[in-house]
Amino acid sequence: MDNPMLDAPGGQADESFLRNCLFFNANRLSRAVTKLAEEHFAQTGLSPMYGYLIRIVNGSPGITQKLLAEKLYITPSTLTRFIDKLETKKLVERKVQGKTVLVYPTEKGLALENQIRDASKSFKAAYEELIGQAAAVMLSAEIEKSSALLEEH
Amino acid sequence: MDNPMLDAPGGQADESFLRNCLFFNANRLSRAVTKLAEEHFAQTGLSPMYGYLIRIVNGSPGITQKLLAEKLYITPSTLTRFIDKLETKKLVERKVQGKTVLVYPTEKGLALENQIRDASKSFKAAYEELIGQAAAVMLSAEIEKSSALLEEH
DNA sequence: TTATATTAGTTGTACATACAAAATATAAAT
DNA sequence: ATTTATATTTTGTATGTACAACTAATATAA
Repeated sequence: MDNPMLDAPGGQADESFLRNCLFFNANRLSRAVTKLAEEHFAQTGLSPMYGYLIRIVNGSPGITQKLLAEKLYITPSTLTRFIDKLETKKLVERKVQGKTVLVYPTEKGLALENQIRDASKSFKAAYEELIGQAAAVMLSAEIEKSSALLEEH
Repeated sequence: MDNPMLDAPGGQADESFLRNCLFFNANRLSRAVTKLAEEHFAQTGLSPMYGYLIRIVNGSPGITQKLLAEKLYITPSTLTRFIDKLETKKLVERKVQGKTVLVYPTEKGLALENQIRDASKSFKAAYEELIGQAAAVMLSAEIEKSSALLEEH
């Protein structure tokens, strides 16, 4: 009747609580995958999140900030900061319309589209190579499903 | 032979590149699960990461910072900041030994252990309720496996 | 045994992100 | 038509996290 909560001899403590914890694993994955993505997006001069933001704006000219924040699952205040930066770099453009803000592509932003797609592709190829294509597809799908469930409180 | 890259009528753009992207999903999950974890850890006065850190230190008194950072999959510089904060709150204690630093529990840190465990348990119960126990176990395991693969470059 | 390399930790700086409160604009209710 | 409520965005502030450069200590090599 041994108690796994007590340290084993030699200072080996039981740390299964870490390996079994979704908080811990989710953040670990997020750091690992973000690092890889940043390497592949480096050529675009953008971090991956900004790349995806531009792609959405290019594909939905005039989208509101509210909708953008929802699509990206970030808060409106975070999105404001992102758009600030991209506007400074002339990669997107704001048009205020009453109480909402519409976001439009710019020449420069549209011109980056292909580079961003290439970065996405090589990033995807890289992680599929590392963890296997089937595992990658499954993992994304499972994560998406669970995220949706967690978000409804 | 329609091209999914073009906007559909009505301004509906194809955004499958987001849903299929592991970067995007991993970060979405991380935000959702961190938020839930923070709610459950609020009673301890700590964020979840600090809670786990204290648990490790309590269970492995005198552990080096290097090893702690490895166990948590964070960089040494980040760990330095964490230990700084916990030391200020008298929840752990540093002892310099040559070029390494050993981290020890304190009375106050040990006294928090049960509260931290309770928070972990209720957090775990909460996410298992939301996404299902089997799914949760599977997800953690798959994420751990993939993280390990991504970390080896 | 002095010079050089390696290792552990810290510090400066930067970025992503959130929350709460404020600002602004529209919509609803009296 | 004025007041009140609601919705969108912004701003102030705080936290987690990383990288690069630095410091200090040990280990290796000459």
